[in-house]
Order: sequence, then structure tokens, then C-alpha cells
Amino acid sequence: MATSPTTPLTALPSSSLPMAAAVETERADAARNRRRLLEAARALVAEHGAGGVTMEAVAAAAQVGKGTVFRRFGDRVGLMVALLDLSERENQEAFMFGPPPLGPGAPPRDRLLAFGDQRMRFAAEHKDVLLAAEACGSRRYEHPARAVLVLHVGGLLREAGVDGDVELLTETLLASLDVALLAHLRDTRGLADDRLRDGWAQLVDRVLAPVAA
Amino acid sequence: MATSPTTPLTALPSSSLPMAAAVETERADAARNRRRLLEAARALVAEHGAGGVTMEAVAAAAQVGKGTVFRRFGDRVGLMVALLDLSERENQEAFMFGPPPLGPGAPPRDRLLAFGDQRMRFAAEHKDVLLAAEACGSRRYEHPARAVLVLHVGGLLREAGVDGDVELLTETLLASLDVALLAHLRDTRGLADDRLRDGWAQLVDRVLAPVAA
DNA sequence: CACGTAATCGGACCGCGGTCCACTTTGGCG
DNA sequence: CGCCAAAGTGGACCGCGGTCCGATTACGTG
Repeated sequence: MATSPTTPLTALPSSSLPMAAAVETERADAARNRRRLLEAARALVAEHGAGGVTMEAVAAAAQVGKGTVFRRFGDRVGLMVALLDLSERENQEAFMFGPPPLGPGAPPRDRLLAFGDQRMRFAAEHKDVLLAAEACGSRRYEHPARAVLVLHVGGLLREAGVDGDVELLTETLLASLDVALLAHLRDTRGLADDRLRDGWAQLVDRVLAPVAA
Repeated sequence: MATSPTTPLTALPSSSLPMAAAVETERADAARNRRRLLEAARALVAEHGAGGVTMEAVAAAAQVGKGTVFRRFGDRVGLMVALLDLSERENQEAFMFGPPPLGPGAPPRDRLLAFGDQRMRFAAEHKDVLLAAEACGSRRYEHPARAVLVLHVGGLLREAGVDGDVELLTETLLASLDVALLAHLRDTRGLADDRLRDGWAQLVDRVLAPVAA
């Protein structure tokens, strides 16, 4: 299951939480087709796994021409990203507005630990879609949802008063939560979940610790 | 240029430095075709970039059937990996047997810093092939050359006497040297090279620092 | 050198991702 | 309501990655 079937499926033209201007009104039929496509894609992915779904199949299931899929989502990766955006948005809400320790109100270290947990669960749950969505190249780094993560972690680091290059440290932390990496460590190398969690905690502490003069 | 044109091109059946047994004798024509294919691939990549080279073109340039390419290298990614193995092997030699500070003889911290430098240069130089070779998924983590890197960094960390989960810390360090990540930071986010180097040094120091009790 | 066999070769073939463009639909406007 | 430009649509089409299997070739053996 890629996304909870109770989620309303109201993804607007692929903007993540920082939904600035945009909202160029979309024609009614276009909106309807997008909804149908996302619905169909979600169902097919849930049934056959992310790798076993062809764009043509999605188009057919949505009773829509193949060209329409590509117009809406650009390419295969775009479609997967759109699917992820749904769940990603829930996560964003959780750590931006939800209850502590994940949400605001807890000390930065606790929030970082909770954040790591959340990412690991997210990675495990949506592994196949995430891997399909990553595609090669630096594409994944340009995903708007990632910018939100960078902002969040960077903010926490600053709040904790770390010294050093916060921007780079942020990237390092996020890199160690990379989906493909986690999948490899867990599935191929067989590292237990709690070991990964402990490792994350260690890493956070090392980053938060003041550098020796 | 993907690889130095003076390199002899003697890649054996895709084993990296840990070239254990293997050496199932390869038929003479097969070996000749592999050499021709690698040669052709290198030339075409140098000319058109990694993305602009089709498997058919490689086959044609090597005057070989398309099926042969796939038999030898499995798939497109396999071919790219084989190309990289050449340069990767040089690097391995440099940090395993070369002169300090990269090679043995220098204190671990210095070797780690030099190692970071080397990886960054390597990433910059072979960016396109590396990105093409990464492909999606956890495939890149199973590359034998990566195992060598893990061993090397892990060994240095142990030698430096870090406490904590060395295995995970190793993965973290390597993750922050990821090619796609570096490419993104440099090209998209516009971070200067020396800032990346400084960031790497900071990270190394944080990892090497003893954890507070 | 002749033969058998097992590895190798090559190119026809397939399915899918992605493009293109002539046709249809939508919704604002007089 | 009828008209029109713009937005959207769909399916034919293309190129490439990858598979498959009959033909071919290399090598050990007598």
C-alpha cells in the first residue's frame, strides 16, 4: 500500500507545502483527469508494486489517453513523485504543526531524533515507490518536498546552536537518512531497525556537540 | 573524458580489487570482444557524454552484435560500471598503496581528509558516467568497488579509535560524499569547492571527536 | 586433423517510456 | 446563445533497452 486509501487525493499541480503563488486555474476536465490518474496509479501500484506498473496501464485504468499522463506528470518519475507528495505532505504537517516531540515544543535534539524515526518509518513503508521515484541523477535533490526537509533540519540545528557550516551539516544528516541507503543497510546488510535508530542518535549528538577548540 | 586514454583497458570480468578466485578462463574471442567494447564505449562516452550513447551504437562501434554487449555487461548500468572500474582501480591503488597522506603512513585524520579530496575530484571528473552508472535503487551500494571504500574508511576510523558504531559512521561519511549529492551542492546550490572540503573536514572531526560522557 | 560440444555470437523481436500533432473540449465574451 | 482562442486530449509513432534462439565459432580430445 503506497498511500492510505482514505486520503482524499487532492494534489494540486505538484507544489509541496511551500505552495506559493501558482494556482493558475486548471480547467475542470484537466483536474478531473488528474484525480482519476492519481487514483488509478495508486491502485495499480498497490496491486503490482511500483516497478510493475506501466504508464500505459495507468492511462488505460484512468480511461485516459497516454499523452495525457505525460502532459500532467512529465514522465514516470513525475508520476511517482506526485504519488509521494500525498504522504509527504502528511509528514510535513506532522513535524511542522503536530505534537511534540516531532512537532514544535520539544528541544531540538528530541525533535531531530523523532524526525529520524519518522523518516525511517516513511522509507520502510514507501520503499518501492521512493526508489522508483528517485530515478537517477540529482533529480531527487530538486524535489520541493526535500527543500522543506532541509529547512526543517537546518532550523533545528540553528535552534540548537551548533557551530560550523549548518547548511552542509544539514545535508549530511539528510544524506544518512537516504532511502536507498537505509534500504541497503536494512535489507542487504541486515542491520536491525533499532541499531539504525541508535546510529542516528549518535550522529545527531556528534553534530550537536560543540567542536573542540 | 571518462578515463585517461593512456590506461591500458585491461578490465577482467568485472571484479574489483578484491579479485578473489574467478578467472574462469574466458574464451579468446570473448576477451577480444570485451576489450573492443570497452574501448568503443570509452570513445563514444568521451565524444557524446554518458547520456548520449546507445547500447546499439557501442555494439556497432565495436563491430559486434547487440546481444554480445548485454551478454558481457548485463545492462546499460553494467557497462558504465565496467568503465568506472578502470579509474576506480587507480584510486583504490592510490589510497591503499600510494604515498601519504592519501596512502598508508599518515595519521588517520589526514588520510581521511585526503580521501575526501580524492573522492570529490573523482566525482567532479566522472560526474556524468557516475550518474549514469548509479541508476536508481540500491544498486550502487552493491558495487564491489564500494565495498573497498567501506573497508578503507572503516579501517581508518577504527585506527583513529573512534567510539560508537563504526559501521554506521562509515556509511554516514561515505553518504556525504555521494556523487549525486556533491553534484547537487556544487552545481545547483552553487557551493564552492573549498567550502565542501571544509565541510568534509568538519564532519570528519566531529566523527573522530570522543563522545561526551 | 577431424569431431563433438559447449560457449559465444548476432540480429530479429518485444515492450515501454516518451513525443507529436491533428482533433476536441472548455469557458469567457459580445 | 454562438463564437473563438486557448487548453487539453488521445493514440499513432519512434527509439532504445533488453530478450531470445538458431547459427557460428573456439577449444579439448582421440
